Amino acid sequence: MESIRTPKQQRAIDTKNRIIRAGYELFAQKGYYNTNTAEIAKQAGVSTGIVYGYFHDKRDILIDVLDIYIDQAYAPIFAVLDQFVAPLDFGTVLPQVLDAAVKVHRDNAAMHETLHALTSQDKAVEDKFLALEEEVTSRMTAALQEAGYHSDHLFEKVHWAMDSVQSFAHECVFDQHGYIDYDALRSIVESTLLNLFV
Amino acid sequence: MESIRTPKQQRAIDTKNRIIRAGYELFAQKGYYNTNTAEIAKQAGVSTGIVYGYFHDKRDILIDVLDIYIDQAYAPIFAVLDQFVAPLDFGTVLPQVLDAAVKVHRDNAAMHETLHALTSQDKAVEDKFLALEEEVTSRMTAALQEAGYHSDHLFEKVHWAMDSVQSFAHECVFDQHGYIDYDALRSIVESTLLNLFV
Amino acid sequence: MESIRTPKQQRAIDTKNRIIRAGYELFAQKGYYNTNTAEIAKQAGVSTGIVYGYFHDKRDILIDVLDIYIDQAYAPIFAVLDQFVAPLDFGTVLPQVLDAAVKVHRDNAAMHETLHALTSQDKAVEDKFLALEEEVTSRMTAALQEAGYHSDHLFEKVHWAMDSVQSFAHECVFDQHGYIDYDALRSIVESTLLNLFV
Amino acid sequence: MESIRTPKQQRAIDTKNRIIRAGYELFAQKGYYNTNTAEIAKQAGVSTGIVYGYFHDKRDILIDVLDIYIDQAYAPIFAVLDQFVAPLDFGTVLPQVLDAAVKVHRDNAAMHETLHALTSQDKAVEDKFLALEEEVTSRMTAALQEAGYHSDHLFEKVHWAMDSVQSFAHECVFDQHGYIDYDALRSIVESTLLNLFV
DNA sequence: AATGAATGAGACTTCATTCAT
DNA sequence: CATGAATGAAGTCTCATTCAT
Repeated sequence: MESIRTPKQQRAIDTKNRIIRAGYELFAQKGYYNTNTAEIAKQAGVSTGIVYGYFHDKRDILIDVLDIYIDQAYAPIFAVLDQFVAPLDFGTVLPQVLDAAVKVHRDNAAMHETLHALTSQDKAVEDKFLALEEEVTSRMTAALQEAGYHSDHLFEKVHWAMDSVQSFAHECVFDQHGYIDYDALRSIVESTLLNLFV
Repeated sequence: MESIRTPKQQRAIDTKNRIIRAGYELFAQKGYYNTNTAEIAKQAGVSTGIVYGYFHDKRDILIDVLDIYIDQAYAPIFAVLDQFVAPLDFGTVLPQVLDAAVKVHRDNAAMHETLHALTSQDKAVEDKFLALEEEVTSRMTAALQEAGYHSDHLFEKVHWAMDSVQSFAHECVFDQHGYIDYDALRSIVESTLLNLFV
Repeated sequence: MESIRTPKQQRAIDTKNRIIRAGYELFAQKGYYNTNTAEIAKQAGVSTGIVYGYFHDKRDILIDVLDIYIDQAYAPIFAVLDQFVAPLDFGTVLPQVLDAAVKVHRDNAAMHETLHALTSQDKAVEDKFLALEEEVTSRMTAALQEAGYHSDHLFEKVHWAMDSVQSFAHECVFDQHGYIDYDALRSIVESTLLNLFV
Repeated sequence: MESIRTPKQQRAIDTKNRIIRAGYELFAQKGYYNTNTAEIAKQAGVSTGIVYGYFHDKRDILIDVLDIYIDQAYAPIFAVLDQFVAPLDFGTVLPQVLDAAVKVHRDNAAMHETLHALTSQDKAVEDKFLALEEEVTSRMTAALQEAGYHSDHLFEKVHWAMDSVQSFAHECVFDQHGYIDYDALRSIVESTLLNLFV
C-alpha cells in the first residue's frame, strides 16, 4: 500500500490543488461518474500516474472537492451572518440573506447537484452535508441570539427558514418554470419568513 | 437499427415489467451508475440479452422507471387533492397534505434521490421532473379554486408551499438531525403555511 | 440434432425461397457479416424461428444464395454460348460476350463481391466458384470447337480470355477511374482478344 | 472523445507496431470479421486495453494494416519499374513484371483477399485501393514514356495490362485448376501483352 | 409448421489503478 | 516526484440459435 503524500513543498501543494480544481470543474460540468481520472489529470496539466501520488483513489478527489465546495459556497452566507448587529431589522436582513443564497446557488449550482447526488451513495459525503446544514443553522441561530432576537424553537424556525431559502434559490436558478412570476414568488417568500420571525 | 419490441403477448408484457421493476429496485438501492444491466437481468430473472429486446439501452430502462416512479409516488398526493371540497378548511386539509407528502417521501426516498441526481445529466429526466412539478402546482391550484379559495398570485403561493412541504418531508425522512425537535418543526411549517393561505 | 425439412408442399417451398431471396438481397446490400438472421426473417416475412426449420444455420442460407447467384448470374453468359454456330465470326461474337459480361456484372456486382469475399474463408464457397470457372471455360471451349474453331492450348486461351473479360467488366462497373477512357479501353480489350483467337 | 495516443517513446511505437503486425497476421489468416480484438492483443503480447490506446476501434487497426499492406505488397512492383531504361526491350521486361506480380501475390494473397473483401463495405478501404491502382498505372505509364515508349491510349493499355497481369498472378497462386497447363497459360499472357505493346 | 420470446456466449470498449522508466 | 504506457476486470450490447407456446 503506497502511502499518500501530504505535500509540504509549495510545488507539491500547487499540484494537488490543481488536481482538486480540475476535479471540481469536471465533476460540476459532467458529474462524477462521467468524468474519468485521465481527464482530471489532463485538465490539471499532470500525468495520470501522479494523481495517485496525491489521492488514494478517485473518490478521494471527490472528498477534497467537497471540502472546497463547502468552504467556497458557504462563505458568502456566513459573511452575511457576521454582519448581524442589534437591534436586528429583519426587513433589512432578510433580503440580504436571500440575495446571498441565490448568488451562492447561481455560482455553485452544478457542483451542488453533483455532490448532492452522491449523498445517498457515500456516507462521508452525506455526513459532510449534514454537518454543514447543522453549522449553518447553529451559526444563524447564534447570530440571531447575539443580535438580540429570541424565540421559542428558534433552532427549528431557523432550520426551516434556511430550507425555504434554499428552495427559493434553487427555484430561481434552475427551474425557470415559464408560468412563475419570480418577483411575486420572492415577495411571498419574504413576507412569509418575515411573519415567521417578527 | 434494431427495433425494440412492443410487447403484445402477456408473457412479454410481464417480462418487460419485471425488468422495469428490477431496475427500480436496484437503481433505488445502489444508484444508476452502480447498477449494471447484468444485475438488472438477474434480478428480473431473465437473460441479459432480452433486456435489449425491450430497451435500447440502460438509460432507456431508467426512463421507464422514472415514469413508474412518477405515477406511483405522486398518486397519494393527487388523491388528497381530489378530496378537497368547499368550504375548504385549511386546518383540516393541511395536515393531510403534509402526511401524504411525508409518506410519499418515506416510501420512495431512495428512488427519488437517484432520479433527482440524474436531473442535471439527462434532459429527458429533467423535463419530466419539471413537468411533474408543474402538474402538481396546477392541480393543487385548480383544486383550491374549485373549492372556493381565491388569492393573488395563487400559483406562486402554491408552488412555494409545495416546495416547503417537500423540504419538510425530506427533512423528516432523511436528515434526522439529532438536534431538531420534529414535532416543533412540523408545527412551524403548519402554522406558517396556514398564515400564507388564510 | 433437429433435421432440416426438405419442403415438398408448395407453401413450404415458397417460404424457403423467400428466405433465400431475402438473404440474397441483404447479403448483397450489406455483406454477410453485417446481416443478421432476424433481418433476413423480417425481410422474408417470416419468424426468426422458422428460418432454422429450413436451414441448419446462417451459413447454410449463404450456400443456397450462392447457388441462386450462380444460376442467375451466369445464365446470360451461357445463353450467348449456345448461339455460337459455324462458321464463327469472332468480330460478331466477341462484342456479344463483352456485353453479356458487363451486364452480368452490373446486375450482380454487389452479390459477387460479397460471395467472392467469402471464398477465402469457406471451402464450399471456394469450391463452387472454382467449379463455376471450370464450367464456363469448358462450355466456352466446347462451343468454340463445335463451331469449328481449333487451336493449340485452347483451354488456356479461353480461360485467360474469360479472366480478361471479367476484369474488363469489373472495371466498367466498379472502378470508374476518372482518368480512364472506357471506350478506348474496350477497343483495346476487343482487339487484343481478337488477335488472340484469329 | 478520448484522444488516441500518438506514440513518441520508442516503447510505444513498438507496441503500436506489434498490434498492427498482429492485426495483419490474424486478418490475413482468418479474415477481419473472424478476428477479435482480444486475439489481436494476445498475439501482439499486450493487454486488450492498450489496443484502444492506439486505435479508436478495430476498424482503425484495419486501416493501418491496409497501409502496411500497400507499402509492402507493391514495393517489388515499383522496384521493377524503377529499373526500366531506354531502349526498352519488352521481351526482357515483361517476364520481370510477371514474376514480380506472381511473387507479390504469393506473399500477400491472404491479406489481399481479406482487404479486397472489405472494399465494398468501407469507403476508406475502397478509396485506398482505387488510389493504389491509379498510382500503379500512372507510374508504369510514366516509366514507359521515360524509357522511350509511346503509344495511343497508353494509359488504358497499361491499366488493362496490369489487370491482366493481376488475373494471371491470382490464377497462379490460387486457383490451381487441375486442368490448366500453367506454362502454356503464361506463354499466352506473355505473347498477348507483347503484341499489345510492340 | 410457425411464432417470437428467450438464451448466453462473446464481441467491443472503458477506465480506475499500477508500474517500468 | 513525475510520466504515460500498460493492465485487466468489468461494463454495455449483439446475435446465432433454441424453445415454449
